[in-house]
Amino acid sequence: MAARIEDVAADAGVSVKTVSRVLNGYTNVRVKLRERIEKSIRDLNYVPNASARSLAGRRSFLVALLYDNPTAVSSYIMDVIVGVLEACKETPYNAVLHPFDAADDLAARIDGFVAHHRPDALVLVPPHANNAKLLQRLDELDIRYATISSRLRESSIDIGFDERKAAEDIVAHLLSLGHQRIGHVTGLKGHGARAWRRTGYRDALRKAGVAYDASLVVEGDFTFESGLAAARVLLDLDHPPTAIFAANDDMACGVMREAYERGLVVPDDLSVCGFDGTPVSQLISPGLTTVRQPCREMGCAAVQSVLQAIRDPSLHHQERLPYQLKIRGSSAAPGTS
Amino acid sequence: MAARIEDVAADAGVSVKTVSRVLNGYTNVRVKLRERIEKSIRDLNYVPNASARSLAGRRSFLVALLYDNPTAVSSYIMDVIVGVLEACKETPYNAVLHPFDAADDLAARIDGFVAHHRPDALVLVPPHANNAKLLQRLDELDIRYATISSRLRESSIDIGFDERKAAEDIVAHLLSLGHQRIGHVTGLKGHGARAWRRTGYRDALRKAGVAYDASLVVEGDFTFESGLAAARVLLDLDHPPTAIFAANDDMACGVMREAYERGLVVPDDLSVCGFDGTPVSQLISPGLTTVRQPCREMGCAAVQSVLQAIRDPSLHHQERLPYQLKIRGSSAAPGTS
DNA sequence: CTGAAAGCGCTAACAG
DNA sequence: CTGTTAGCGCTTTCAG
Repeated sequence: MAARIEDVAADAGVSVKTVSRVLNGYTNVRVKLRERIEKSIRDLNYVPNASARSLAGRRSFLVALLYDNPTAVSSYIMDVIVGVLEACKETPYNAVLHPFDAADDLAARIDGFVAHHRPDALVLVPPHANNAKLLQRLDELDIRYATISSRLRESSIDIGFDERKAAEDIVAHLLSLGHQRIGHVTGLKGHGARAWRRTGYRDALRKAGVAYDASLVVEGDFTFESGLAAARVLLDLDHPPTAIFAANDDMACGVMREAYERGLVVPDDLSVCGFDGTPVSQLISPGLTTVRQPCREMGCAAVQSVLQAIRDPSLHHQERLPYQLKIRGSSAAPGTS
Repeated sequence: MAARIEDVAADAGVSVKTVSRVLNGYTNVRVKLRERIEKSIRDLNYVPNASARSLAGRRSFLVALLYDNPTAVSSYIMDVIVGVLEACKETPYNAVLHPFDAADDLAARIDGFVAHHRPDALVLVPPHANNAKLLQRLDELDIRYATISSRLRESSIDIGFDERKAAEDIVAHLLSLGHQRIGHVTGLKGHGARAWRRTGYRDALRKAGVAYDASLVVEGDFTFESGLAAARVLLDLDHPPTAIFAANDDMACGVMREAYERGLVVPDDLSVCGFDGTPVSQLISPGLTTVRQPCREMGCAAVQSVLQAIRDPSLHHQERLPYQLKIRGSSAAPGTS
C-alpha cells in the first residue's frame, strides 16, 4: 500500500496536521520542520490522495473548460486546450473539457453541471464567454471563472488580445501593398471577434483615407462555406475587390477556393488574408497571410488567473496578450489585370 | 446544503446501502424499492459526490488519454478527444488529457503518473500505444488500458481500422486514373501507420502489375516540412512520378507546396493524395484526395471498451472501424505534359 | 507555531 | 434481498 499522510507524520515525528500544512503551502510552519517533512515525503514516495483531499477539503481540484460544439472541431480550441493543460501541469489541478451545444441554454443547465462535476473553477471561450446570464449565474453560485475574449464587462477575469488593432494591422498591410478596394468577410454574430475585426478593418481604411464601401463587407459565420459564398458575392461585384480580408482562416480558405474555381490566381489576381493563424494557414499554398492569435498563451493565462482567484476571490484581471502578424504568400501588390 | 445519500435513504425509507446499490447499478434490489429510491433521488435533486465515491470505492472515475506532444497540435488527436469525451458523457467517468513528450521515457514515468492521478483506465494513441515496456508496466500495475492503432499484439484492447487496405484503395484509385509512376512519402518510424500504409502502397502496385521502384519511396516523418523535402527529391528524379501518395495530409500539403513553388499545377501536372482526412484536406484548393480515418469513432470505442474492461478484466477486444475514401480535386488522370 | 479528534459522503464487509 | 457499521485519507475546527 502507498504511504499515507500519517506515515509521513510518523516518519518526520510531527502531527498529521503539520504535514497537511506543508502540503497546502501554509507558511506558519518552522523551516526546520518543513524541511524534515519534505524529506520524509520524498523518502516515502508519498503522493497525496486527490479524492481524500477533495472530500475533506470540499474542492475538486478540477478546472472545467467550457466550449461549444462547432468550436469543438476547430484548431482554435485545440490550442487553448494545450495552454490550459500546460498551466495545470505544475498544479494539483486537472482540466476537464466540456463541449456544450451553443444552441443549448447553458445558463439553465449550468446548475446541473456544477452539481455533477463540482469544478473549482471554469474557463469560458466564446460564445459562452459572452453569455451574460451564464456569467451571472456563476457569480450567484460563487464559482470562479475566467473568460477568453469575452466582450462583456461583467467578466472580472478576462484574457484576450487586441483584436481590433490586429485587424487594423492586417488591413493596413494590404493598403500598404497598394490595395484600395478591400473586401471583408465578417465573423458570426454574437462573437466579439466579429465586431472587433470589422472595426479594425474600418479603422485601417479611415486612417488611410480610403472611403468605406458597404458593398465590400459581406456576412460570414466563421465557416469555410460562408467564406466561399461571401467570395462569390464579392467577386461578382461590378467593381470587385483586389484583396479580401476574412475574419478567420477557414473563411479565407473558402475565399481562396472560390478564386481557384474561377481561375483567379492568389495573390496575382486577388490577395487574401485570414485571421487566427491556424495550422491550415501554413499548410495551404500559397501560405495565408494572417494574424496568429495567442490561443495557447490565453488558455494558460486564463487558468493561472482563475486559480489565483480561488485564493483571492476579489481578483480582477484583464490581460491583453501579444499577437503576431504573419505575412505570407497570399498577399501581394495588386496585379495589373 | 445539497442532499446526501442518507437523505435519499430516509426519504425512501430504506437503508443507505440499498441506495448505494441502486446508484451503482447492482441488480439485487426489488423493482419496487428501486423505483421508490429513484423517485427520491429525483425529488431531492440528489447528485452523488464524486470525491466521496472515489475515496470509499478506491476508484477515481477518471479515464486518462495519453498522447505525445507533437501529436498534441494535430487535428488527429483533437478528433480522438472529441470521441473520448462523447463516450464519457453518459458515464460517471471524466476524461483527463495528458500530453507526454515522446522523447521522455514514459515507461519509467508511468508509475509516478499513476500515483498522482490514479486513473481507472487509460487510452493510448501512437506512439505510446506502441511502447511495449509501457504496456507491460501497465499490466504489472494492473491498470486497464485500450490502445488506438497499436502495432503490438500485447494490447488486449485495440481499436483501429484497416490502414493497409485503405492505403491500397487510395493507390488503386491513382492507378485506375492511369498513373503508373506513383511516388510515396512514408510516415515516421515507430508508427504502425508507416508500415501499414507503405505495405498498402506496394500491394496496390503488385495487384496492378506495376513494378515497385524503390527510388519512388521517400522517407517522411508526418510533418509538412518532410513532405516538402520528399517532393523535392521525387520531382528532381530523371523520370519523376505523375502522382504522389503521402502517408498523411500534412505531408501531402508539403508536396502540394513544392509543386506550387515549381509552377506545377495539381492535379494537371501532378496528382497528390494524403491520408487522415484532417480539416486541411477540405480547406485546401484543390481539395485533397485522402482517407478519412475514423478518429472520433476510435476514441469513442476505446473508452467504451476500456470501461467494460474495468468490470471484466479478462476482456479481449480488437475492433476495426470503417474508413472512407474521399476523392477530391487533387487527383486526376495524368496530363499529357 | 503545533496537535488531537471529529468528520467530509460514500462503499463494502458482514450479518441477517 | 436488505441493513449496520467501520473505514477510505485527508482537512479542519478548536485547543494549547
